[in-house]
Amino acid sequence: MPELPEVETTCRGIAPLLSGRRVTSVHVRNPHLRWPVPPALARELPGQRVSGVTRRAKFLLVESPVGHLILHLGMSGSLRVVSRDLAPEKHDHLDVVMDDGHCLRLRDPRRFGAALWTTEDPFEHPLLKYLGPEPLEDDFNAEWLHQLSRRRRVAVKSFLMNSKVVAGVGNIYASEALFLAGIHPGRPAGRISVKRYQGLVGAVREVLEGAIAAGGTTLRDFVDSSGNPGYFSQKLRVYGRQHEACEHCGSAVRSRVIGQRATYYCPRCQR
DNA sequence: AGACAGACCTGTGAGC
DNA sequence: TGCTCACAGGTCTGTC
Repeated sequence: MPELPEVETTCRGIAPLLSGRRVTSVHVRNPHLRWPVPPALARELPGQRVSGVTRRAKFLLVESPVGHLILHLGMSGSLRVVSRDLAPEKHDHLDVVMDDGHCLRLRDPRRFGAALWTTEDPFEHPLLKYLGPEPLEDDFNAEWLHQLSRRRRVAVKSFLMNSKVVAGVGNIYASEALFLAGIHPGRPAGRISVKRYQGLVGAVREVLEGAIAAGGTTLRDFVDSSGNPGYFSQKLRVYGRQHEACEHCGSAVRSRVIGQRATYYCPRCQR
């Protein structure tokens, strides 16, 4: 379930529980994630003290003095901090055990996620190096989108989901932001004005910040081993609501496949 | 260069 | 109850 807001929520949830802790061991039960979990992770991370946890796009970076653990939750991943003695379940592939008796546990049924290890600058890693701006930072703006989209005929929704354009806008929030901005998801990216891109930038921020705020409400349950990792009561306006009435005009929300992904929009409000 | 389709893998729910 | 099928929140890779 992880889109950017959930990854951010996860980051905020685990960061205070990991920071300052020393890693005592790493257990890889199943190394067959999107890429093989490198053996160096279990060799080199133990003994190190975690200096922080940060997010870039949908990647989480667990920082240590000698290297960075790069985590991605894929389509079905989740992270929890639990007692090291809690028995792992079927899809619990990785434990990072800490010196306070807890461990960071990665669960990922579909195994589209990743756990990698780098001793270089993590932002130079091929997975991070070519990412576009963070959607909540200032360098994500209308001028950037407008300039980058000229002469491009790809649907604006696909454009928005391209990680080189902006990092971490996933399928749900692409639909939601385009609805808020009143832009039809199939419109060619190169045929949208700066002014409309200004609206889109604001809409992307609004939906992401709203979802992060909603996610924050479950943070207190984060270490609860029975608790869900925190995906919540976020109200979606069009996603998953085909045939329902648009909240603005009452028209039936439509769904259509764009760029191989389910897309939801109001045919009247979005042009 | 840009735009697509295909790939990875498992779980879930609908329909029969 | 159990089978088959379509579909699912991501993103890299290969091909045209």
